[in-house]
Amino acid sequence: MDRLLSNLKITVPEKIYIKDPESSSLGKRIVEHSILLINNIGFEAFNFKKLGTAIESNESSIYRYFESKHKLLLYLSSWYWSWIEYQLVLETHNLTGNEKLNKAIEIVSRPTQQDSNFMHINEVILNKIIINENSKSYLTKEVDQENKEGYFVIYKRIVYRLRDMITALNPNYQYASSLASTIIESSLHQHYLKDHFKSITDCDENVSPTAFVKNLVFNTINNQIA
Amino acid sequence: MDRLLSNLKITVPEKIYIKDPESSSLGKRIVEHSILLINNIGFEAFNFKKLGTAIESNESSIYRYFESKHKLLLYLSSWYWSWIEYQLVLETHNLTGNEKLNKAIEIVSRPTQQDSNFMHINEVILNKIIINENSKSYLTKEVDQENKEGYFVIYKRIVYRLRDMITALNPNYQYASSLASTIIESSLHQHYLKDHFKSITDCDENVSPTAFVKNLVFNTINNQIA
DNA sequence: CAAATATAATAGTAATACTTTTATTTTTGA
DNA sequence: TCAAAAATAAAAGTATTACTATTATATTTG
Repeated sequence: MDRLLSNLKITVPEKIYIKDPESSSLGKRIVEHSILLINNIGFEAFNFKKLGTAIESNESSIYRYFESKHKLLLYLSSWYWSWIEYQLVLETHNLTGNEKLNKAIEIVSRPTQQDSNFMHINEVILNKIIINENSKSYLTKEVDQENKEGYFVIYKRIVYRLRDMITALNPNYQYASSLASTIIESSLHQHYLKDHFKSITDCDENVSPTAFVKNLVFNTINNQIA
Repeated sequence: MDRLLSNLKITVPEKIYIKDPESSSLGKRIVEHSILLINNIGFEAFNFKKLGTAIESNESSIYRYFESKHKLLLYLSSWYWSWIEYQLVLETHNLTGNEKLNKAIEIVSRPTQQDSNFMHINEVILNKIIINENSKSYLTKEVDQENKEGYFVIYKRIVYRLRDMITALNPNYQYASSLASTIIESSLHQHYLKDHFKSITDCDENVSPTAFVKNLVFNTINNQIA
């Protein structure tokens, strides 16, 4: 498994970047430090000038990799979901039924652990960025065009995988896609609430978003009221 | 009821604005046209210069009402949730149990109808803005400070109301707050998906987000697996 | 080692998100 | 009703953003 992982190249839709940041050490530093900087100052205050300073390189060099900070966010989002998808496939392929969906929910909702297979990417911090900034990647006027161009395929594929697990467990449940998309969004949202709006969530140090989502999903699909 | 509604002034936390836009016709025009303009061009492209042109007034005059476009978004969000809360109180006060929660879910998740009691506000378009832009109002670095200043009280109060209805129905259910916040967020999210990501939702012209959320909530709280 | 490629430095641009100043118009209350 | 106060409008200015373009200098590669 470690062998497999180290051979894996997480794939991101090609049109997201101008030059593949994995192809050079500057590219890797751009990605590495963009994660740290966005986490520190937030996506709104983040720009390529500040990132240039952080990596002791020039703004204009970053533009040869990404055409805008929006595209960089799309890259980070796709990378993250691709990494999650890999874990999903790996950790659930030998499971079936309830156990499979149970594990899948864990993977998409658990607090992220550092993965030493990708030296330049801090997955723990990237997960925080996804919690805070992911929805900004699609809540834009350009969403339909960018969706057509395939920028969200990996994210959607994870939802399809969850949907199929739900349907396998209960073929009569009518809202498998909506429930699958809700698993992902509400996991991220509950993590956000526990950090910033404690009074409107039950999640805290003792109660995990995973526990809430599992309870939600299994009660829903196992006990359909006609 | 009409009488009540027309006497009602929707309340927004005072610190959100510099000068109350309800207090002048310019203020009302600012709010009215900000809704139309944000809907047309999106929040990122929206600015006070363009809004000034739209209302045939000056940028600097708008700054006497709102210190930034972010604050204006907070205002629109608070106004919307205050309006929803009013409907919630009015339309559920004589109901109990399942019926009460059922109606409450309808109110927060149904497609918005125009409310003729607020001449200068197009609630149908405002609802679209909430679907597209609401999360940008809190997914910021300033969220904790702004939360302390009370900018999100109305939104949180709606979640409390839903939580209390859930707890009344099933006092043993452990995740009433998380479920309540999920009702709101997933309603908005499913509306967004049906407009932009049809493949990852079951909602469309025939299946409403309301139907999905009702099924989700009642199956969850009525059939708790121990 | 020469050519190609990548990176860095510098400068420039149009737009953004404001602030400030001054002028004009409208409201108000004595 | 008129003078003062308040509101609005116009204009100009500023620092920053989100880039593009140009040129120079390193680095890689065939």
